[in-house]
Amino acid sequence: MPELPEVETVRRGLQPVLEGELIARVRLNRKDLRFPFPEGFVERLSGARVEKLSRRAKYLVGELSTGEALIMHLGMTGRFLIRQPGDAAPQQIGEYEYATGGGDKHAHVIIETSRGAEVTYSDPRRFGFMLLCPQRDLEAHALFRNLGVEPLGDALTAAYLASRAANKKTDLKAFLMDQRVVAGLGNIYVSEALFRAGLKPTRKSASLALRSGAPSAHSERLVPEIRAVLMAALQAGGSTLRDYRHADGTSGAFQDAFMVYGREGEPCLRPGCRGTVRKCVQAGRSTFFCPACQK
DNA sequence: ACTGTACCCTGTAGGC
DNA sequence: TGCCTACAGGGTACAG
Repeated sequence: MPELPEVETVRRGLQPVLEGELIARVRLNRKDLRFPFPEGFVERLSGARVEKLSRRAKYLVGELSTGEALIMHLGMTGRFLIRQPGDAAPQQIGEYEYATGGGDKHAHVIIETSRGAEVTYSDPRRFGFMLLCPQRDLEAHALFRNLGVEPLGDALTAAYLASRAANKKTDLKAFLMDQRVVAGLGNIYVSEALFRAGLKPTRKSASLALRSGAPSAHSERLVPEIRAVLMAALQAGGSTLRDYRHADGTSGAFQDAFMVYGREGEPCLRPGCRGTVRKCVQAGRSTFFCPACQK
């Protein structure tokens, strides 16, 4: 699931457990996820202090006292569980809960801190991964160097979108999904942001480009809606599909606020609109929109 | 250089 | 109940 709000929610859940703490032990239950674990992964983590846990796009980055950075990506189904000393069962802080019964056969990485907290990474589909990279090389890393702007940062402006949209032949959906343009949006929040902005996902992204030297009205409309939907989702603790739970046992709640995502055939929720939410497939992914509100 | 498709992997939902 | 198919929030490799 994890788009920016969910990854950030996970980061906030992990931060108090990992930040400033020593990694005492690491266990791997397999040798790869999407990619093989780095050479000497366990040894390079063991004994390191996690100085800082940050997020860039949909990546979590642990800055280690060894000078290396631990890069983590949740893929589609990655989640973290935390067990504090004395806890009977681990508490989930993010992502899918496939009904795995008692034992979690997808618990691929277990990190134990010197205080005895246990952080487990579980990921049924194994599209997630963990890599190590020297901190000073992070920005130049293949995964990071082409990333676009953070949507909640100052760099996302109507003028920026307009300039990136110029001469593009893709449609709006693909344009906003492209991590090289805006880093952190995914399938759900692109649908939601375009709905809020009243823009049809199949519209050409070039319609955002500069008009007589100024960003188009569409571009001006889109930027605040992208921010608003992400902020609202963060506020709600992210979205939950299936039985997602936070460390404190509460759920992310933003899925209840979806205006279009997953609502094919249901009435449009914009007051006064009599439209019906439609689904189409773009670039192999489902897109939801209201044909009446989105032009 | 760009754009669309196939694919990585497992689990679930829904039709029959 | 089982079997089958389609689909799932990610990103990448490749063909055109």
